[in-house]
Amino acid sequence: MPYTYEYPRPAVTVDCILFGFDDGELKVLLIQRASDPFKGLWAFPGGFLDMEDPTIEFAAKRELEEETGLKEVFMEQLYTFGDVGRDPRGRTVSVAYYALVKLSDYLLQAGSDADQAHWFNISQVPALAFDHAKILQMALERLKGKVRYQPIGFELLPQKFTLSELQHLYETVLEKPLDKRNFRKKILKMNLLKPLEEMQAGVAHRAARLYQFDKQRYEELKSRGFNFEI
Amino acid sequence: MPYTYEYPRPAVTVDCILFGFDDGELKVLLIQRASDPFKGLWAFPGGFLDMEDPTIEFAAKRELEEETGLKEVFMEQLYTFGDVGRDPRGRTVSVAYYALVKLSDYLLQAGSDADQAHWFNISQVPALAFDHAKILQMALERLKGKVRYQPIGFELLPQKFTLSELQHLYETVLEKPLDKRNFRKKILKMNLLKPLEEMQAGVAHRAARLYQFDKQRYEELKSRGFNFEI
DNA sequence: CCAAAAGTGTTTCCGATACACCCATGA
DNA sequence: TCATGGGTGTATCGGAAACACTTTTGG
Repeated sequence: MPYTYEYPRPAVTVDCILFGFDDGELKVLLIQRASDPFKGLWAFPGGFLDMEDPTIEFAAKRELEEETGLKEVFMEQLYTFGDVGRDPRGRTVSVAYYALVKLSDYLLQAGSDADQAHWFNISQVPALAFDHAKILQMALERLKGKVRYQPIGFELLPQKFTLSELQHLYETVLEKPLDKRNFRKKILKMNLLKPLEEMQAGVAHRAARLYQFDKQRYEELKSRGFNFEI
Repeated sequence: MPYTYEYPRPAVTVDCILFGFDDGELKVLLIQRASDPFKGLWAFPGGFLDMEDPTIEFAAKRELEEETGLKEVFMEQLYTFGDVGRDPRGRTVSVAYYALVKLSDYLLQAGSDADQAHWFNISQVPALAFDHAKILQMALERLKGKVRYQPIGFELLPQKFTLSELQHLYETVLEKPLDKRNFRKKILKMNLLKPLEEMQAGVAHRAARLYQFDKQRYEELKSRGFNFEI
């Protein structure tokens, strides 16, 4: 069932740069390519935009779910790549999205068809297919820029987290150390974190208090002109 | 000469949101559609991505030149729009770019095939075709956000400009008044403006000093870790 | 001489930064 | 009892914001 057009058309694909955070490390999900081109190299989950996808973002989420089983992740459009030669099979325009997931959730997920999917520490990424190295670099820059002005860091942490975990996340993403007292002062003054009664468990030292990000309150404050900033 | 593919493909287009600044007003260039769909409504300059375009940005610049005669403008990718139904003729993915031009330069340009092109004050934009109203809104937000952290405002002014002109530009884009003394202090302390001997001419009051943006110096400072901020 | 915009400093305030010790817990 | 991270307050500094009058020029 071929499709015919008067003028040539590039293929349109989506790519998902999926970030996670665990063990004090920022991670990215990659899938090893089973076939040429770039067989054996690693690439982001992604695929073709289907005519049935109502939006491009829908396509990105669909692909992500197909390849990893993950649903309802934070996702934003990153950039669209379409240089000649980026795909040896033919002209391809790829709309890239980056997504943030709570790795704690992800570990509960199972049974996707992506047996070749692996999380890599951001500092230990293997050789990538296509122009994905460039895309990853751009995604990291975007994350670094965005995390300071929007409360998206919480998407990478479990529902309940300690202030130290939050601080380490910021230190990792921003690639610079932060002062503990100043960080706590600033983040708590925003009134966006609900302190819980519950304490951290299973650690060989004093247990830390757990907090929860209060999204509702954030929306409330934002509509009153509040600006998140770390 | 038809082109055939195994799976259906969306059309890929580019759109250019072209901003100018004159007479204390932010302006956008629109072209009146000569044919359906949306005949008579206004739209951004744009067109199809050609297989001969080495990059998508090249396509955007090519279209802009074809429709307005303008070359060598500041241009950045804005966002990619691809919702079903945004073009009644069929599934279309549009990569939108926004561009900034010195209107003083533009007035020197002539003889494009865009007799239907007009500059509209941003507060007096007519009904737009497709989803272009949404695109314009997004472009304005991006401009507003970007102008504070990157010295792109100068792209909208003539080579030589007064501090008042610069301030009015910022006030217009940011939609808020700025304090004259504080603004001058801040912008001059950056050492990015070369004061010229030349003074403003043809005004019925005290002539203001002209300045020039020192791009070379900006690159220099940026590489040393300097961050532009208004 | 008047209208219109150019040009110019100081004070106040608040948020950013720097900085070090005691506490609680499990091993 | 010790190793490990949790948790806390203050002083200083620098940039942001507020604020008004004199000067220059052409009409």
